[in-house]
Amino acid sequence: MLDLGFVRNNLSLVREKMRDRGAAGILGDFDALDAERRKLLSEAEALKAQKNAVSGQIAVLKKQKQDTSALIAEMKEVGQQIQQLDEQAKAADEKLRDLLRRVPNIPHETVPVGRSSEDNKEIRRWGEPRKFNFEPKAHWDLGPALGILDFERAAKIAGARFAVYYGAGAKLERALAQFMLDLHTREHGYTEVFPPFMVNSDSMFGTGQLPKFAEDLFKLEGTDYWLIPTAEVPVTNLFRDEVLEAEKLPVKFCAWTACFRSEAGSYGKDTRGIIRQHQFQKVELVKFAFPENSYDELESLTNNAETVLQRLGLPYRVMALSTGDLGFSSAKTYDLEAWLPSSQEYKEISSCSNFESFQARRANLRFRRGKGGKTELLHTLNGSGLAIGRTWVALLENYQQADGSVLIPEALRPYLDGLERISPQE
RNA sequence: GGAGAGGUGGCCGAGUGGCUUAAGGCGGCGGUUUGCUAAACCGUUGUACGGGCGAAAACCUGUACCCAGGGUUCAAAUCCCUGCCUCUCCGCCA
Repeated sequence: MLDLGFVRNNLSLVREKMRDRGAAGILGDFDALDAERRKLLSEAEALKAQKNAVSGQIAVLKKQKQDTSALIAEMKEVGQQIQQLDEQAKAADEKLRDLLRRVPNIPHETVPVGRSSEDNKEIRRWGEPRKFNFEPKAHWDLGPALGILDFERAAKIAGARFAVYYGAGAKLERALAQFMLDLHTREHGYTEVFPPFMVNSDSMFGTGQLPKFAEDLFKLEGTDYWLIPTAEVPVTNLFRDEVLEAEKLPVKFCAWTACFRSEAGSYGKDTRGIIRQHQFQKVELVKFAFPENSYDELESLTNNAETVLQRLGLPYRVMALSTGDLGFSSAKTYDLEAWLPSSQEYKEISSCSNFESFQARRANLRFRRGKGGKTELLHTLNGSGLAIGRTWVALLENYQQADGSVLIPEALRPYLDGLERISPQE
């Protein structure tokens, strides 16, 4: 959420930034709403001040055994006026707030201006896509052929966009999670967190999923519980309504969780394989940072995620998302895209964002510099480090051999009891 | 699921309708004293949204905030209703 005062004082700038995002009309009649709200507030507060003063007089007069019936009658009337004004003010305030809650973040000045993912800018590449002397298969062929991946039974017990893993496939999923967690906690200074996979509506609001994107989420019927679409939600909300001491910053968490997404609106997209599932696992990196260096933190967070791909020997590129492709809460985002030989393309495997104070304002995440200093809003950042399902896919496809087996990169072998190759299983 | 006890400022903790603009303490900040530190003493203290005020800061001023949302009243931390959360015991359970 943007700051009300900032929007009021920089309205034309904000409108321009929203145009860049492809959300030109989002601010609607902000000025009129804002003016009305302030007018009603002032009127109501003036009457309340009068009422408070007279109520105090009544208390004094009663003590002196004087007649107060005229004053009480008068205040009764004022009370009714206040009630009316309060209702109108509340309605105006709700309208304005509702508007503000649906306005996305302002893109950072370094974000390439563009309409869509077509306009994303490549920042750098790492690794050479391997040359195959045979036709590389897609993971949805490799996995079932190896006996480690099963779509039919997943559809039976759950439905479309689910998968079941067996044997070395299941173990690979687990090994990847552990490998990533170890890397980030041992070498990158993150603290491991294991949060709930369900959260309440307040948390979903805090990170920006609600109120706008409820249809992308799974909700548990008859409750206020939502399945998390990413660990970003529970972890960023850990410090909701808290004030952190500056010495503790930056706070760096990494969390391995399942993630659940309804994928409404992505019908027909990535329908084969495990690229787009209702349930997948992810190791997420989350930072709470000082405002003045949050962009340095974004660079290092992105590097931390890249290290996973480098250790696994998976070629990738880093893309800066354009204004038109940026997520709702993000001011700047780098996507990491891993090379997939079967489709001869780079595919998103991580998304690293700086939200500046956008989430912090919604979730009331603050810090204090030194003792007795003013509280300030934190900057929040997060990025996948990495999406495990998609890493699983990239490994299978990039390390497949002519005979259908899959080599395991060195870095991962300790997590698979030394396994060097996945061969067809019973 | 049943029974009970609770939720008050950064923290502890008083407060059962009106001199409570929330007592007192701790902590923080500023000061006095002091060779330095500590102690003692004095002062001070939160958030949000308005107005003064057509840059910001500071300042002055108003309103709201005692878990949340409603209600009673001229007046609510205090009375009533609903919900949420925490704790204890019982039941069930991994």
